[in-house]
Amino acid sequence: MTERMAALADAAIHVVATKGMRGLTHRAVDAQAGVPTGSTSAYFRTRKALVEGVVQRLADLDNAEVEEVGTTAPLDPDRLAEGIAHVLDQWMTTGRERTLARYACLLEATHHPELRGILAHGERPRAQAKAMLAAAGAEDPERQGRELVAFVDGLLFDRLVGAGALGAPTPGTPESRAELAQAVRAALRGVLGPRP
Amino acid sequence: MTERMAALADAAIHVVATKGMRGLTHRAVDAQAGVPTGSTSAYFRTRKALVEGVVQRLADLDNAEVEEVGTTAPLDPDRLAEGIAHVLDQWMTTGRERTLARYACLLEATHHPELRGILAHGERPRAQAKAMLAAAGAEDPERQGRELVAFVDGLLFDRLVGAGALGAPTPGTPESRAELAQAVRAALRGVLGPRP
DNA sequence: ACCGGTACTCTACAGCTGTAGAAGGAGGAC
DNA sequence: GTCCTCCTTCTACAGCTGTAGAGTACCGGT
Repeated sequence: MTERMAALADAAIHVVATKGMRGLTHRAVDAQAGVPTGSTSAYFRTRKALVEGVVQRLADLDNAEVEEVGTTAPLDPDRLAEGIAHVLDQWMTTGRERTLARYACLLEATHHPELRGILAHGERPRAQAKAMLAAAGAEDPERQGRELVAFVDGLLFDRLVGAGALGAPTPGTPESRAELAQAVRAALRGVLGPRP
Repeated sequence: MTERMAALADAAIHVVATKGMRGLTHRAVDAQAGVPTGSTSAYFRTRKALVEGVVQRLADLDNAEVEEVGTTAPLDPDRLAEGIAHVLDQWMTTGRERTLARYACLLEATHHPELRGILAHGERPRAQAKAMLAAAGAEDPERQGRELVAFVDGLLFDRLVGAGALGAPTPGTPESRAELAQAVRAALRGVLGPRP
């Protein structure tokens, strides 16, 4: 993906996050990116291509992020929860648009199977979760990893969408991170099962 | 809401579930409902009204369902998990379209605050969860209720979207319900905390 | 200077979408 | 019967969207 395409895809992600999939049109992306009308249409000839571009870009951004993080493996559940909570908090603040766009794309993939391959949703986090749980001595890391990812995903979604946010501290603050960490600890506790 | 509007709204829900918010147009609903072109446009004059109609209908259907269920309160966590798993399984099979439409609307509500009031997402389940946890002697039912709903919601979303479904049994089968129940037990365990 | 190619921009146009209002028609009051 | 009212259907039309192709500017090679 060329630099220009990436820029357009980024603008498209912003459009999806702020106006929804319905607002995702070639011209809207042009406007958002501040490029002359027709540019997006030239790089992503069809709308399908545009959507795929968005999905691809989301995947690329995620991959870049994962590589950046590396494979530090703190096995202490409490520290682990802190770490996950930190990431969640980022996804709710700085990365809010990306997260919203991702959820929109996931829903879209429901009726456009070809997107699923590109998105490969949650494969990376799921693998990470599995590895962590295996390291922590879980008996069925595969299943438990699925559960953990689902729980954490739900936490994120509910907050983002404003539902679970009522009564919860505003994201980005230390209180928010602390509260998130508490919830993540609960998820871990549940997934790991009654322990010795 | 008149019977005719309800029928149109139901058709609209089907459209949203199968073609996404983007496919929700007056004419598409007409076609789906098998009524002459222009009918939907007459009952929901603007697109905004149409979307609100969908959201309202979703809320109504939920309310009807809740009333039907009543307030049987089985306090045993295992039975509770079974019950929740059963409902989840229904939402993934019979009620799949409604569930998908609901998620689409939740995402939509992100940039259309007026929808939030109608949808009042999760208020009812959250209240139920809170009551159950309180009955089970939880120390902070409010927060724990939020957590439980988020976890369960995540479980549902991940499965629906096909991500967490890889490696999971196909919905509708007893195995699926059993596996769901196991996950829900994990969620309950995590939320309830280390117990005596 | 010329030329070929590449990257970008502009424009046209068919079809779809949102919205309004006119036309039709069933039924009830009188 | 006549009239009025409400429900339903039909039609028009402006604006938007997807898509294609022609036009233009830039750049490296010769």
